[in-house]
Amino acid sequence: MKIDPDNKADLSAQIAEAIRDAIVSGQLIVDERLPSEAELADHFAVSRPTVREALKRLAAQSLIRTQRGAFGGAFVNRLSYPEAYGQQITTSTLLLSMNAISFDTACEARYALERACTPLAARRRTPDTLATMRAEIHRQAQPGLTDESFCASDVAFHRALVDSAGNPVLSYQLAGAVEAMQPLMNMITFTARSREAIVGFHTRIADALSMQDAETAQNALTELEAYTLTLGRDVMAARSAPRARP
Amino acid sequence: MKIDPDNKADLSAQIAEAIRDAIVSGQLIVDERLPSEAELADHFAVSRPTVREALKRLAAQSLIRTQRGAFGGAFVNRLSYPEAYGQQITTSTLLLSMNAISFDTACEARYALERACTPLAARRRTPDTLATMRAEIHRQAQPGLTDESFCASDVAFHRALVDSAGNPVLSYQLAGAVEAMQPLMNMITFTARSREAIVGFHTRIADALSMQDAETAQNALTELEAYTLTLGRDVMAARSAPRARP
DNA sequence: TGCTTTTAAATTGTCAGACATTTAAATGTA
DNA sequence: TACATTTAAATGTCTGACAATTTAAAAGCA
Repeated sequence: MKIDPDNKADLSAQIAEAIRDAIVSGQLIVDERLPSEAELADHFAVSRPTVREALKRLAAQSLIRTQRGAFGGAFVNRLSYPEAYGQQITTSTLLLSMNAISFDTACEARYALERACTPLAARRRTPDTLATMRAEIHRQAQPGLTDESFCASDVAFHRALVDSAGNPVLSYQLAGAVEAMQPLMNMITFTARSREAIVGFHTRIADALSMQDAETAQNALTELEAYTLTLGRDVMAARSAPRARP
Repeated sequence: MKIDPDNKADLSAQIAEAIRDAIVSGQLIVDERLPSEAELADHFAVSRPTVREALKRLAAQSLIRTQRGAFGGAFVNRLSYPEAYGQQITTSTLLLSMNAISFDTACEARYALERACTPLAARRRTPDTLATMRAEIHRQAQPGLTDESFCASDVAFHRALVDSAGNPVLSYQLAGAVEAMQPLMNMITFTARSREAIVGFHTRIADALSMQDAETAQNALTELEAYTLTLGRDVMAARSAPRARP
């Protein structure tokens, strides 16, 4: 069923991989119970702690869930959308924060992906998603809003835009791109003036989607991208040359 | 530095989360060495196996790497693109295989994302990526090719298309969408006739990118999507009603 | 019989201590 | 100096045990 060659490298990793392969290949199906830790230890001829380390690796990827007690054990987990979103966001955030991705590159990717959603969003937008977008726009126009809240609202607006496309796979793929950008966006301290401009773009997008005008929405997104880029560049420039100041 | 409230649930998960938070918040920076397992056990007032389970969880997400020997230990890992690709693909594949995503939905998401890449790809395509695309097209036209090889070549072609955009973040995001579709695409047994049509679409796309004509490439992608959808629907229909056969 | 309570068993979660293995630095030697 | 040897620190693994939890079956009772 699942065997283990006599490699010398990291038994727990090998066991985890063997079980993972059994899951992705369909040998173990959703909600099926794995053998108990003692049985697995016996099967792979290792100790229980080693098996446990392997199981924890799989649990970290949401491939299995464990339940204590009699007739408990480890079960193959149905990967849910929220779990997948979470992993997607964690991975994207780390990738962006650790690899010196330029602001320009991240921006370009994000807006390219969002533009991919607009034709579908224009066709399928519901009163519900439109209301969410309007509500976030209204919030963004409040004068006393903190920078953090403004950014959070910005993310919520763009998520609503993506969700308007009515395709869960697309929403999942975009979650990482939109959420992971937030730390980068937070670096840009929005002045009242730039907030006003952004609210303007958002309004144009919402209006266009409301009228099912994909092209106008796409153009607004493109202009918003250009504007965001200039904001980002200004911040970078001000940071790299903050010489003369009293 | 990193403390642990007196919850009763799964110490190893709590410890993993505490360390993960320290990493994503920047308290622990890339290549920094974590305290030894014994020190961590002491710090969190748990046993070493419990700490080890927590570390294995983090290792499964490529957040840390471990090294044996003196002055070894656990180090904060710089998440590389290949690792991120791998996790992206694993998660996407499981999500698609476990959640009864319709072929239509997956297809729609995939081609929407690919179309998002074409404007950039048309601007930035290099002789190298064009050559890769041509080579895969040539392979796909070989008569003796197995279905598996044809699908693999199809994936390679589309990856080259995505990579042409010259944006690593985009390539990363798309990796999941393209690769995870492969099992679904494999379900469609391509006849010689449909292979010919697909090669035609691919040729049109490559030609258009070569001439930096984004619009034509996008149109070809849209037609390829429509064609793929009809293929998928025919297969589904033939499967759900395979009554009359001698 | 039918319901409630108790008991027992199975399983994961955790601990303690030990040994094996690996690796790099420190030490010794030609 | 250059090379071989020793040593110490750290992870990888094992054994055995106990605690906590959960369910199923057994026991008790009306």
